Amino acid sequence: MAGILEVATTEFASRGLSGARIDAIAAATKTSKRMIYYYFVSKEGLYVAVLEEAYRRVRLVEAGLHLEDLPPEAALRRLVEFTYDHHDGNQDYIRLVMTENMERGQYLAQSKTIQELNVTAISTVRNLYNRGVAQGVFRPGLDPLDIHASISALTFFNVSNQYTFGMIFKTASRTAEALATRRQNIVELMVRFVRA
Amino acid sequence: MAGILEVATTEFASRGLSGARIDAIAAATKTSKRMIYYYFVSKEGLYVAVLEEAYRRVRLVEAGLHLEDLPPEAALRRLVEFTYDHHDGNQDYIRLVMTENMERGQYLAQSKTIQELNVTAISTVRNLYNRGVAQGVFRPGLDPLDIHASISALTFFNVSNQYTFGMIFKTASRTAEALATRRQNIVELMVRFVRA
DNA sequence: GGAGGAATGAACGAACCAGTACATTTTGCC
DNA sequence: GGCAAAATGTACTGGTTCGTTCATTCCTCC
Repeated sequence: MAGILEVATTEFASRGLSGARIDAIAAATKTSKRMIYYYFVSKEGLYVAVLEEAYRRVRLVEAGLHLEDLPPEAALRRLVEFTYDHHDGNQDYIRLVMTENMERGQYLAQSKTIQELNVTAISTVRNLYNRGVAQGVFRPGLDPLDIHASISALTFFNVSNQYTFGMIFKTASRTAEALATRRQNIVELMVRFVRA
Repeated sequence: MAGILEVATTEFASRGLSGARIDAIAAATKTSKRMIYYYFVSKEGLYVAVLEEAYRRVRLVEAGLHLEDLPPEAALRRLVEFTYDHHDGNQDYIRLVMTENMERGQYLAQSKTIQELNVTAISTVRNLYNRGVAQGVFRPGLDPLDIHASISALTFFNVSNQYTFGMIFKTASRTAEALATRRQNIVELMVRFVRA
């Protein structure tokens, strides 16, 4: 059953909800199509399970960061770098989120467990930001949600839109150097935004 | 034939490439399915035509900006605000770009005409940035492509990920006030990034 | 060891959907 | 008016795809 989820994650991430094929998932698993319906009832049921599992994994990894031990600016840098690297290294997750946005979030809305996850992400930013303001290194008056949105936007887009954006320069895009520069610039963008 | 493209744009933007139905497009048009194949050969052919038309429209609107007349920082603000508003007001375009990224850019790659468009977008940024550096108001050493990427990322994500992101705060997201604040913050983010 | 539920295999059904065959009409042009 | 090319209508086809049917095997607990 864990095997089904793994294969289904790849398939849904690769082809989206309507593009994914249950037969293709069944063929790539040790079990059969019959089993998929036995455990997950429908294609949509399997999709929701995949989505939930993907979000759960993200939370797990996020929990491993210990930003409280770092001074505010270093913590912010660390958070942005971490988010950048995570998205870059988990393109299936990015594509699942893209898929769900194409579906207008209707399946995420059905899932109660997922909605808490984003809330913890924002409290991480809030703690960090409040500490910075208290120490006088960050300017006050900003909304942590907005900071979170900017970090997400910059790091997410970098992966999600790589194909259409990469058309600008066919070559030299997505090389190790280009990505490292991009990463540094995103960090700089965020630091300069909050700095007092 | 223009009618077909218009209807097809809505359908592909709404449901993606594999989710879109030729029969649905035909039903919403004054013409028939027979005509769609007569003019566009295949579902993919129609999709490429829709994509090309969408990109063409963006270029047309972009050309209407006259940033040369403004001082660099004001021009940057104007460009960011414009991009923000444009994306916000053309969600079909955003969803088509999302769709094409889910398709890994394979259809965009086939189209010669489209690839030039992004290049002009970047030269707009380059001119603006170079002027700012020359006048000493922008710091040197930045890559215009990177600035363009950041503007795109922040404004694109704001629309593309509205559903999954909106889950954080079910209410009060996407209100006129929230969006205006977000817009202002994105401008501020970019200005602070390039400022000397 | 046996009873009852969980798990599984193989084949099938019915709807759906991209694309076509064939025949017909309309248009532009001399 | 007549001819060729462009445009169109109707009905169909062949393959795909989600989901099911029916029967069988495995596991667990008493």
